[in-house]
Amino acid sequence: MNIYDIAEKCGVSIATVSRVLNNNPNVSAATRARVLAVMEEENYTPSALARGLGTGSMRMVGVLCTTLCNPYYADALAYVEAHLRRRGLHLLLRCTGTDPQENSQALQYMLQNHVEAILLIGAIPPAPEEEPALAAAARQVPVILLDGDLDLPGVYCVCGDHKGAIMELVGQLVRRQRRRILLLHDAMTYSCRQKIDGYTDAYATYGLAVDPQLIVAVDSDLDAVNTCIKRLLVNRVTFDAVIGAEDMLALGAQKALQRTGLSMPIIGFNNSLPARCATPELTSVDGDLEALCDAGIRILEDLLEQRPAPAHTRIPTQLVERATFRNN
Amino acid sequence: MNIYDIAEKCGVSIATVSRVLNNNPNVSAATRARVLAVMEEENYTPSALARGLGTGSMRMVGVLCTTLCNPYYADALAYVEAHLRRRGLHLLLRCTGTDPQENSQALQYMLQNHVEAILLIGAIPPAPEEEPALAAAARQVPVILLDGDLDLPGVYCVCGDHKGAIMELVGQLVRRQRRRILLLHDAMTYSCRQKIDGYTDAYATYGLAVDPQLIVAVDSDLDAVNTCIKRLLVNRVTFDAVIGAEDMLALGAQKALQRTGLSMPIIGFNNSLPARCATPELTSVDGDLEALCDAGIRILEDLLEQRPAPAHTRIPTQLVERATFRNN
DNA sequence: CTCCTCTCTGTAAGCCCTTACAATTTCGAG
DNA sequence: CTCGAAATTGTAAGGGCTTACAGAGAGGAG
Repeated sequence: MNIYDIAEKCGVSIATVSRVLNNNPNVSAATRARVLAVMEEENYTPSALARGLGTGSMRMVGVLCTTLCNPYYADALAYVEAHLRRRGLHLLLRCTGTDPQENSQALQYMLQNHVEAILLIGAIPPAPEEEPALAAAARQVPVILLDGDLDLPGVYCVCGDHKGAIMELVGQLVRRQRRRILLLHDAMTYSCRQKIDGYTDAYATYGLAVDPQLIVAVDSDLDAVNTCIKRLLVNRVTFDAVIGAEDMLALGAQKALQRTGLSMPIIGFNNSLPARCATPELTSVDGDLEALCDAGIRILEDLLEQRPAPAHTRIPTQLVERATFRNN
Repeated sequence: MNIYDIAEKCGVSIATVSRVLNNNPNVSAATRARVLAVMEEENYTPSALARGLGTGSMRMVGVLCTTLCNPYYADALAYVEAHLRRRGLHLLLRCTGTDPQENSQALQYMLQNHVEAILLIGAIPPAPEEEPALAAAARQVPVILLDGDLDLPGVYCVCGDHKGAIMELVGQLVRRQRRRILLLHDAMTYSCRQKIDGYTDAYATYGLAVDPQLIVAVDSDLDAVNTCIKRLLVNRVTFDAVIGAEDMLALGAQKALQRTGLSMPIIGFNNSLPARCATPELTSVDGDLEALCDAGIRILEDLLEQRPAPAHTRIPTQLVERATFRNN
């Protein structure tokens, strides 16, 4: 059932049917009604492909997400999706994980599908291999990076100020005489890399030496963290505070330390639901996901309307102090 | 830059270029190399639209997700996405929330885009308004419903045995002399409806009357649950155990009860991360998300290959007993 | 009654590929 | 050297829609 069939059944030309389809006013009310009736009756579904080919636009946005298993990103996707939907834009989704090749492929795929723009949620740290692909994509459509930062023309970045947050945090802990702060991270996203930078910078600021044993990569999994903490303790690696680059890491540490009877300040990132569910409740740095997404969406809108947009937007973070902050 | 340009630059016909594009063996090695070189050089991106129009297939699956804010569904989406990607299928995403009209629109949209199949994650309870749309969609492409159950020809359902789980659970509690079990639910998904059914059926089985005051709809939000529990206590509604249709509901109850000093068995559903983060750790019914998704994917594969598939699949659940189960 | 304008409709040329079929070239066997 | 099969390439007809442009009909002004 295509536009020709409908046209024939109505005794009009395909142009008229097309006009009805597109709410073009140059159709008499009578004709429009007749065409609509036939469409209804025949259960006609116009092909978005053919329309896209004709107009050159699929009204679609490509979203590349690092991983949906991180609820922070899942929430970002949900937020973005809701906005796009209201805006009449559709969403082509692809998760990329940590494989840079996968990333380039995904970009390629999005371009092949005539997306209006590409949104990256939580990028891998700028892997040199994929920058060309990203730059190439940016030359064709607006590219927006949420929770990452990159210096590429045409790539618009929105990122929480994780580095500032962790510097401030380390400062507070140092002032409370914490000198050996354990930093757990999962070595995946750009923002994670930024946290490590902030940590080392802060140590430098206070004239302290960073003990590399205190910067530990571990999976965001309670058991993995537990094992990791135990190993540290067995190896006599001492620490007097813990920062988790993700709440889940901090929570894992909290559990592990509870078992050993140790108590110290524990701080996570993202202010996720589990942080509030823990007992004692976990202190966490809130990245203001909504502000982050809103900024990204705003940029998207601006670029789609050919308006200028800032290449780098920094979203302030906020420390949500809860019970685990004052631990001794 | 289209296939004609490439053909011209290579001094071959578009058919040859197309053959190269499709890895058709009927191209001499020399020609293939030349064409590939030009493509590379020109940074040529074939239009997936035009290819789709030509072949009648976009190699795309439509996924309608009730909400991504429920991490359970986000995980399901992640799992499904990974599989589809490996399989070379692309993913058109749309969240539908609770609005049935939105649901029909989304189905319509998927069909317009020539998806190979439609996957619904966590359906609204069978709203009469949307059944026709679903049935119509099912007539055109395979429709698979994850975490829901429906009796419509062409709709293949995979659902956890939530009803059985809650019946068993209520049974255990009743045997431990719990007669007033509070059931918190968020009144959204099919599986939630099923839990309510299981609850009332179990009560009937044990010859107990259900107190409607004990079946409470509340948002999956810690504060909302807290308010809700407090209101119940103020109104002297007594209960001696709590089941949350989602972990978050159970956790909210746990927090609220901890503040009042009350202690009783608390059980959630989904065995999510927050359940393990809580102290004491929350007992939860594990829906075996992986098995659920695997079954759905299996059915998808079968239907795409024209093989028969079961219309209804029931995934067994498992109670993961943790500290909150034995509370008194 | 004529002419012009405005409204409505139709024609046909894209959009960018795929693919059946025809045509050409190549090669080895006889 | 000739011929047929095999390998390679080209031609052209879709696929389902949009849209610029042309054409027809209706209605009003003069």
